[in-house]
Amino acid sequence: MDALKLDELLPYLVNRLGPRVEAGFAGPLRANGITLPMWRVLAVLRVSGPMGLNDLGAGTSLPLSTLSRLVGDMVSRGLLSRIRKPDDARAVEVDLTDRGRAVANAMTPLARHYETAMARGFASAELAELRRLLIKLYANMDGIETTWRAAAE
Amino acid sequence: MDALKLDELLPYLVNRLGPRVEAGFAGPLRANGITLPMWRVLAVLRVSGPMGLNDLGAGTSLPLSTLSRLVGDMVSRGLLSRIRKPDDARAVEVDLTDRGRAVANAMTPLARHYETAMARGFASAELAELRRLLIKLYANMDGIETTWRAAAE
DNA sequence: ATAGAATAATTCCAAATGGAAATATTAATT
DNA sequence: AATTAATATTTCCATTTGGAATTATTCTAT
Repeated sequence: MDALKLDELLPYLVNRLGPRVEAGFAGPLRANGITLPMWRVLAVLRVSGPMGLNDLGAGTSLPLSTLSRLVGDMVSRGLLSRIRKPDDARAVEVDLTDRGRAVANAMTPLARHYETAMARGFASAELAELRRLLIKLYANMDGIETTWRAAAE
Repeated sequence: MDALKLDELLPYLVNRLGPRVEAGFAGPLRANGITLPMWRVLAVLRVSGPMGLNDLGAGTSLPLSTLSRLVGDMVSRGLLSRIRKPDDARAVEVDLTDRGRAVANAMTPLARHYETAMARGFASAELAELRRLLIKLYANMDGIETTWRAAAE
């Protein structure tokens, strides 16, 4: 029945960070012609290579309806290619074009800049630990039960 | 020029967590009649007491246009009160109603459930360290330079 | 072989979003 | 005491969003 201090709740601590990071990121990206979800797509593809929409959704944390639209958009901007898989006509393979790769590369210094700025004041051991814990936390959230109900009123 | 491994970038690690947490949270909240931004508002007000929109925006990481609308909505649902400050007619003071507090309280077990689920497999020292680092990281992002530009193409 | 289930992606559309302009009030400056 | 600047909130509106339905294809079981 006690007070549930907010700053101890992991969901709160995690969720308030996202918008703050995005707020800083979105402007510079837009000044360079892309949006934040586009950057996510570019970054994931550059690291992990070509993939279908499901994997891209997992990598970017974007829902499929949003992603399908976004990929179409990026294809028409010349950032991505999207081809039907020869062996499975349901699926597509999305990949960077040369131009997409060039844009992704051009954004790298920005990403590094943010990395550095965010990490300012962290000892390198702290930083390593933070990364490790964030990865573990993410993995940990795979099998969380989502059926729960309480009677308000 | 090197590859910029994604899983080492703090912004990536942080941003992918948000949607995953929200995906799990939104359903149960909706089943109980509120949305996730509403929950944020309720939670912040319960912990920190009545406040104006600016502070509420800082606490919830919601932009003011969204927040103003949302608060109006929640007032008409009977969850919040919103009164002009007597000493400053520009400002308002937003607070929980009894009903708002009751709903917030009813959600507490859900929040705890998530807290526990997310923390599964973490040693309690790890958990404390994670909280500390997340708080530090958040604070660290106050003065990040947002002017940056690169030439793509 | 065929019907039904499962998978991959897309499209639809009602709702949510947030930057920018507008409104209202208070504070600061000349 | 005006005039200008700053602050707090609200409203506007074009864009974005994502759940649900749809389409198309492949897999499974009879």
